[in-house]
Amino acid sequence: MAEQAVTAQSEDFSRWYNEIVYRADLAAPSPVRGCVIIKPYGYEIWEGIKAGLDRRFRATGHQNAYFPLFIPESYIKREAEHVEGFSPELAVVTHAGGKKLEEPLVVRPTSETVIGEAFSDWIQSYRDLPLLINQWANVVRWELRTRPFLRTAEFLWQEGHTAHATAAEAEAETRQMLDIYADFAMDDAAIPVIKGEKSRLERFAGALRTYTIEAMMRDKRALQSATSHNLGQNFAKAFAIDYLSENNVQAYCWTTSWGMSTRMVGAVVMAHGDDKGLRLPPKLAPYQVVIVPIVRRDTQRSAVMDTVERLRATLMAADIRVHVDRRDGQSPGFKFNDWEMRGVPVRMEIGPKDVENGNAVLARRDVPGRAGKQFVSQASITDVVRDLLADIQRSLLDDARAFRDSHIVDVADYAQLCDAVAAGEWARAAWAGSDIDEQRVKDETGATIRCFPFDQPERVGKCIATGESADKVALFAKAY
RNA sequence: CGGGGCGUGGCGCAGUCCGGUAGCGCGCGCGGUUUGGGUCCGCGAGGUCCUCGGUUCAAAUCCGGGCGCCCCGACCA
Repeated sequence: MAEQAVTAQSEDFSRWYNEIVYRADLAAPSPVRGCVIIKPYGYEIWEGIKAGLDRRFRATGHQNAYFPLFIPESYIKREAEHVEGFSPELAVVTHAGGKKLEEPLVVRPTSETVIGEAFSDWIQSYRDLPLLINQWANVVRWELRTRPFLRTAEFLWQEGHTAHATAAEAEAETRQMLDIYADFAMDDAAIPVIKGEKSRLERFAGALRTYTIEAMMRDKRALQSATSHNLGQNFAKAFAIDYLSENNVQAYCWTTSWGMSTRMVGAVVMAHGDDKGLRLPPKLAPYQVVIVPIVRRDTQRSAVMDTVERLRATLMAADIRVHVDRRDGQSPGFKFNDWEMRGVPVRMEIGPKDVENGNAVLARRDVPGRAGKQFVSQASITDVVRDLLADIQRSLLDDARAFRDSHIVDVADYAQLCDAVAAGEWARAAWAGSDIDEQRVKDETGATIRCFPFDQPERVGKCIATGESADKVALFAKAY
C-alpha cells in the first residue's frame, strides 16, 4: 500500500506540523527530552537563514565572535530582572572532572552576562565605541513543553550584542537590527512580519524596550520571529561597561542585544506549508529545482539521463540549486508527492518525449495540479527557471500577506476583542491599560499583546480596557 | 507541578480483560515486474514485549515498586 497522506491542516494543525517536520526529513527525535536532531535538509534551511542574516550583519559593520557556553552562576545573578526571568529554565553544571565545582556553571540561556563582562574589559574609551559584535551559538532553556524548532530545550541562534556612547545611538541600533530582521523575513523567507514594540509584560528580562517582528502562521497563531532589545544602561551598570568620554568624564555605555533562532525554520514551515507539505521560498530552499527522470524502458535510460545531466549542469552553472532524483525503486508519482512534501519550489520532469522534442516539463509547488505545469524549451531553461523561482518567491509572500491581512480585525471594545480572538483572528485595539488589565485579557481570552505596531492609525480612540482615550493601538493574538 | 493517556522489530499498531512462549501494516534487503501523479508479485532479515521484583509448571498478559515518553494546562525565542 502507498504511504498515507499527512494529516490536513484544518483537521489538526499541530499534528500536521509534527508530521511534516519528521516526514520532510527536517528533524529527528533525540534521546534527550526536548531536544531534536536537525537533519541535513532542515539544517540547510537554517544555513540559508544564517547566510541571509550574516550578510546583512556584516553590511552594517558587525563582526562575529564566540563566547563560552558556560557562565559562572554569579554572573546571571548580577542583573536583577535577568535572574528572575531566566532562573526557572536554567541548566546548571555542578560537577566536572569528577569533582564538585566551587561555583556551579550555567549553560548559557543567552549571553548578555558573559559578553557584558568581556565588554567591560574591552571598552575603556569613547574611541572603542560603538562595539558591534554578533555570535552564532547554541543556547539552552529548560522549557517545560517543547516542539521541534518552535521551542526546544537547546536551540541555535545568533545573538548580537552592542555597546554605544549615547542612548540615541543604542536606540538607532536596536531599530536598525529590527529592520534587518524584517527585511530578511520578507525578502528571503517570504514571511510578511509586523514590526512593533513589546508591552512591559512581554519585554525581555532586563531590557528598557523590546522590539519584535510578529508573523502569522497558517493556523492564524502568532509567532514572535525575532526580537531586538534596547538594554539601556541596566547591563552596563551591572557589568561595569563604562568608558572615558572625549571630555574626560567616566560614563556608562548604552547596550543592545538582538536575536533570531532556529525557530525561524518552524516559521517557514508554518507560514507557507499546505496539506501536501512544505512550500519553501526559493531563496531558502536547499534544492530550488528537483529533476525527476522518467524512463519507460531500459533502452531509453541513457538518452534521458544524458539530457538530465546536461540540464543539471546548465542550471548549476547559473547558480541554481538543483538535485536529480536518481532513486531507482520509486515510481515518478511517488517522487512527485515526495518532493511536494519536501517543498521544492520547482520540479522538472524529463522523459523520452521531452528528449525527443527538446522540451522539459516544469511544475511549480505553489500552484497545484495542471495549472502549475508548463512545457518549456530546453534551450531557454535557465531564464525560465530563474523567472519562475522569482515569481514563486513573490507569490509566497503575496499569499502570506493576503492571508494575514484578511485575519486582522479592528475591534472597538472588549466584547469585540473576545469574539475576534475566539474566532482565531488577530485583533487590533486601542490600548492604554495596565499590566493587570493586560494579564486579565490573557487569562480570559488566551490572547496576548503581540506588539504595539510601529504602523499606527491616524486616530486611535478609547482604550478597550479602561475606556480612556489611548495614544496607540495594540495587536492581540494567540501565540506560540 | 495539576489533569489525561501510553511503553511490544526502524515507524504505526494488534495481542493484555480470559496466562501456554509474539503477529499485522509501513519501511528495509534480494529477485522479477512497472515507471508522464503515491506499481504489483514472490522470497527474506529484523523483537532482552521499558525496568526490577513477586505469583505460577508456564508471564507481553496477573500483582507490587521504579523509570521513561506523549497530549491538555501554567512558563517560554
